[in-house]
Amino acid sequence: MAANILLVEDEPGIQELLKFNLTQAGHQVTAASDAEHALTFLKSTLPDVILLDWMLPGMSGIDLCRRLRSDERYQPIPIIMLTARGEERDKVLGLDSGADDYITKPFSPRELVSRIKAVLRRRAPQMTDDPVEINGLRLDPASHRVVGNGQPLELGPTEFRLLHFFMTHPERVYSRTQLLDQVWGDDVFVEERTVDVHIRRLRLALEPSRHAELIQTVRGSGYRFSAEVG
Amino acid sequence: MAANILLVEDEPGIQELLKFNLTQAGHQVTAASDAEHALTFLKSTLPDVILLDWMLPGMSGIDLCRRLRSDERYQPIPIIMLTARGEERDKVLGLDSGADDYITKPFSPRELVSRIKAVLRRRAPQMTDDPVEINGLRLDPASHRVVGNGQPLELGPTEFRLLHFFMTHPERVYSRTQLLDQVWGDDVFVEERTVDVHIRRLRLALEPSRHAELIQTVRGSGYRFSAEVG
DNA sequence: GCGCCGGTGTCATAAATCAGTCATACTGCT
DNA sequence: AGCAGTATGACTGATTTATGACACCGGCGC
Repeated sequence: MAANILLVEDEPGIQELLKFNLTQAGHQVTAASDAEHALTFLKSTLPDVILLDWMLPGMSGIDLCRRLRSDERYQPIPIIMLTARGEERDKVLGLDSGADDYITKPFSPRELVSRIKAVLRRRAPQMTDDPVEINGLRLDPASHRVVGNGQPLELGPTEFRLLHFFMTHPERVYSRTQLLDQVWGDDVFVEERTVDVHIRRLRLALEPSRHAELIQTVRGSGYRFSAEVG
Repeated sequence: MAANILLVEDEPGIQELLKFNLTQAGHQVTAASDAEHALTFLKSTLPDVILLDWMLPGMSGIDLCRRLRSDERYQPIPIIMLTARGEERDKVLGLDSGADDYITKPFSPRELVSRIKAVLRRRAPQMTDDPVEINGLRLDPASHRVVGNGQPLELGPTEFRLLHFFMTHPERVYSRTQLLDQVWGDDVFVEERTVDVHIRRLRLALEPSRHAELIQTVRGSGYRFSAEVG
């Protein structure tokens, strides 16, 4: 699960407490005390989740949230808003800032951690280590194993990540560029055609259990992982 | 199992009783009558488990628990809260304060001992001295012996701990860093590649009984202990 | 004190595996 | 047929892991 989390919270005590709890839950936490620091940090690093306090000195959490949502680069990052009791939940929701979830103080660390997991599962399923199974093809991130109809399949690191991404995002076409971003990482500079090669390697690896056809070519668009025919 | 236990309990009678029972069960017990004494003790020694009475003079058990949880040094130590009957409502609070378990007075010594064992197992399964056996490979922490298909195997201290960790955490990949943290300890600064060497030594040690293949390399990720093929 | 010894960590090197690129063959579509 | 997009096989440098050797350390007996 181990996610990189940006925590934006001005109150030192709460900041420490949350940082501690999240670290204990296996996450990597960076804390910022206001919107400015948060933005500065975001220029250099993209976290997996952002925890945003509603009340912040200077630019409020809501404003920051809106601003992040309007920037394509930050758009895919899940945001969880931290709100204090008394700030009517409905009101907060009504202001719809584009956050993925809201959580009201006081909350238990346990709840926060599970909300983070939930949000990750929704936005970036390949980050969780839940096993995935489709059509008899099973991939388990924890043990780093792939099994097709009971038969163990061998695949290299990149093919493993590629398959994991596909299995957590089935029935949808991804362009080569999107796959490079998602599976290789945004910062990598690689030929688009390289994707073809790894798709081929993945198909070869899945062939022994007849699962190669789950990887489908969509001419002119990219590739798709699908249990459907065609 | 022999764990070092810090018991924080203000009532002398109960303190004595618990101390006696736990000592009887083979544990090393240190008693503190309040949070201050507990903290003083903790500055010099880190126990394996902390038993914390909910009601304490001065700083309450819950506060102490929170405080301990906010200190990185004490973070990994399991805490069991002792609560009186009728404080049921506070049970949730106790858990949210970061305690690992709670137990309601009055309780039997037997129950307490088994909860301690359970908590240790959860936090650090390799700390208990229950024998582990997988695929004819048997490791007994109590006697510090490893036997493969009836044949005694010789392994050094580090290899023993490594194998113990693996056998208590099978079917899961661990990175070199994780293994260093878990088997060597967080405070050790050792080259990551050192893990490779010990993996090799462990494999050599397991070879005589053909158990070397239980230690599997997952390229790009780390190592895995598994009874499965591949 | 001295040398032996098992245990550890580090390194250099070999071996294994992988990633990315390219040239070329193939495919479907107009 | 011609074109654009894809598949495939081969190649090479790079990365990752395995292995053997070695130096260091603390304990121990002499």
